[in-house]
Amino acid sequence: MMNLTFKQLRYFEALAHHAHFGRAAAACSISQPALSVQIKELEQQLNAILFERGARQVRLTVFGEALALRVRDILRSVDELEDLARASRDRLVGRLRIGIIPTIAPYLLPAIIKELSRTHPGLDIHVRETLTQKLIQELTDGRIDAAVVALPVSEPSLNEVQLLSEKFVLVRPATDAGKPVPDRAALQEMKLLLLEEGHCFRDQALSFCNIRSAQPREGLDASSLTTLVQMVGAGMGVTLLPEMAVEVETRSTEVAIASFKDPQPSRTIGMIWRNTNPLGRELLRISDVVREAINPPRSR
Amino acid sequence: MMNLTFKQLRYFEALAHHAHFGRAAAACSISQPALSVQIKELEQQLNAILFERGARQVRLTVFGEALALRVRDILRSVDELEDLARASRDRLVGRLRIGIIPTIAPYLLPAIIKELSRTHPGLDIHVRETLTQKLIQELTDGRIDAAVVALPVSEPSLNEVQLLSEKFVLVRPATDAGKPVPDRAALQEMKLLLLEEGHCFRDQALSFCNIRSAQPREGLDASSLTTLVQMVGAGMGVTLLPEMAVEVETRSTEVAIASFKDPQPSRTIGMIWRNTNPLGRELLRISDVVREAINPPRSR
DNA sequence: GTTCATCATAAGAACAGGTTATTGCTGTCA
DNA sequence: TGACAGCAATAACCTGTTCTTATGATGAAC
Repeated sequence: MMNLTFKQLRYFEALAHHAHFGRAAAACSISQPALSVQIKELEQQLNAILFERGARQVRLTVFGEALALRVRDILRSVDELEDLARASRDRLVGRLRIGIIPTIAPYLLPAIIKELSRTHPGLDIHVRETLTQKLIQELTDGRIDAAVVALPVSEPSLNEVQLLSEKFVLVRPATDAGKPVPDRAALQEMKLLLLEEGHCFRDQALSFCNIRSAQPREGLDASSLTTLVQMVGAGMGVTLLPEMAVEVETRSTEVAIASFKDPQPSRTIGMIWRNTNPLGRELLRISDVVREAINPPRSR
Repeated sequence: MMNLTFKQLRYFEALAHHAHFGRAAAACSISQPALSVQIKELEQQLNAILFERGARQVRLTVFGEALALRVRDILRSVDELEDLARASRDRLVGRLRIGIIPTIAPYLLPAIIKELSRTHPGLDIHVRETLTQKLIQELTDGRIDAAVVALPVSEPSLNEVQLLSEKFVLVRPATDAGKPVPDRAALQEMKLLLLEEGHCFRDQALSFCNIRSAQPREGLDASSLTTLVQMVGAGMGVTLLPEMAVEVETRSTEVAIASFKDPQPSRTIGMIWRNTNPLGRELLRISDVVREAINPPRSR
């Protein structure tokens, strides 16, 4: 036994409307016998007579009338599917779940969200802030759509685009302001305060100092850059800070900022997403918006 | 360009549910390639990607999710169509529009409706009371489904079944109670009060008296049997009354009832409907119910 | 590197659904 | 009343869709 078909319902609707096989068939752009057969088929499927064929007129039966009401709704719903597809084809709509690491989030997120809301109104933006490794896991699991992290990630299943590069600066107690800037070797001798395990920024800082991450260190790891700066201000040591964080984190704390001499430490921030994600093009545009948001226009 | 298909939506729903082409295909009892092709087809129709094909998992896109919700509703609505058909297959449901002539309605309608309500609960009964000719017109126009009239109607497009036969009795002023019952010839000499033009009962009475309807008569026609009896009670003449009306109409009026000698006048009441009406079987059952309602069981 | 899992593609087979031609019925009109 | 006209059902045939099985491609796991 075959199943109901949209065609049958559309033909049925036409016949209910025209009450005439020939005209209904014409309205459906098919021949009259084709319509007859399909209506008959539909009646057999439903095991009910839908039309009363009089000598000179075709009339809906009581059941046919009841059916016509529902069929109309169904067909309209189907039409709406196509409308829905057409509407969401052009612009990205619906939900965008974006992940971002903690050493970026506080400084870039406001600008990103502001700009995305402007360029993609109606987009439902969800933000997840956690460590790179977790973000990658959530990305591959499909729990988020994209993430802003430090590159490179080097996951073959993930697409990555660069957003910006930024230097790291040295943060030391305000009393050290005048002293010469240490080089990488000198830095190894100083008390370097770092984020706890898992933050990529920790690894980048260690890497700059030529210190292997596995090397045991005393338990002075902080859980945020804010804490790090506070610790420096308290004279507990020195630390590195990405440039974007400087303004926010040193605003109310007495510390001294110094740029390194070449080779300057730095990190590259980028956006990543599953390369299987069919919204790739949209995400690329999203990344452009984000880049625009965080790289202030040159005119200023 | 082809149109959307129910199959595609069902396949889509299955794949959205299983998130696995092979298992979804099995659930649909088709091969995996068939499912792949249909999903691809659906995506082309909607010009949107519905699933993100990862290496090890299939996942709905944002749009796919939005679609899945609507598709589910649509498919459930379609399933309900079949339920609806199945439910209305057995018993007559919905609306029954029944016509009945004025010389029957007051006497039989209460019993008919009572019995129909008992045997066909949930049936929405509409009643139309008017002359036979109008009923026939409305029947062929599809404005009513069946009618209770005096037979024969002799419309080839209408089905008719008998319900009962009943005699006509003579109604004359109470003062005439003892007088001999006139025969047809004597009746012609009396002042015979009749219903107005159009009532079949008028024609039947005239026919009994061998008077041609076209014959001019003074303007004493009444519009209801009640009025006729009142006129007889007032001494304006005599009239005929179908048996079923006797009890109701003479209850509070001083008139004398007399049966005719053979050949007694009578009429046959029947039910008629379009013979193209697919509910013919149901209507036959309805007629049985009606017959049962108006012919009191023999046991009493 | 090999194997496994999984989806896409290809080619042939089966079938649904279309067409035109024809039949059959009914009501209309001369 | 008999020929005709209108209309739906049926028949015969044809075509395009949509299955099936077989095979290819690709990424993940061992």
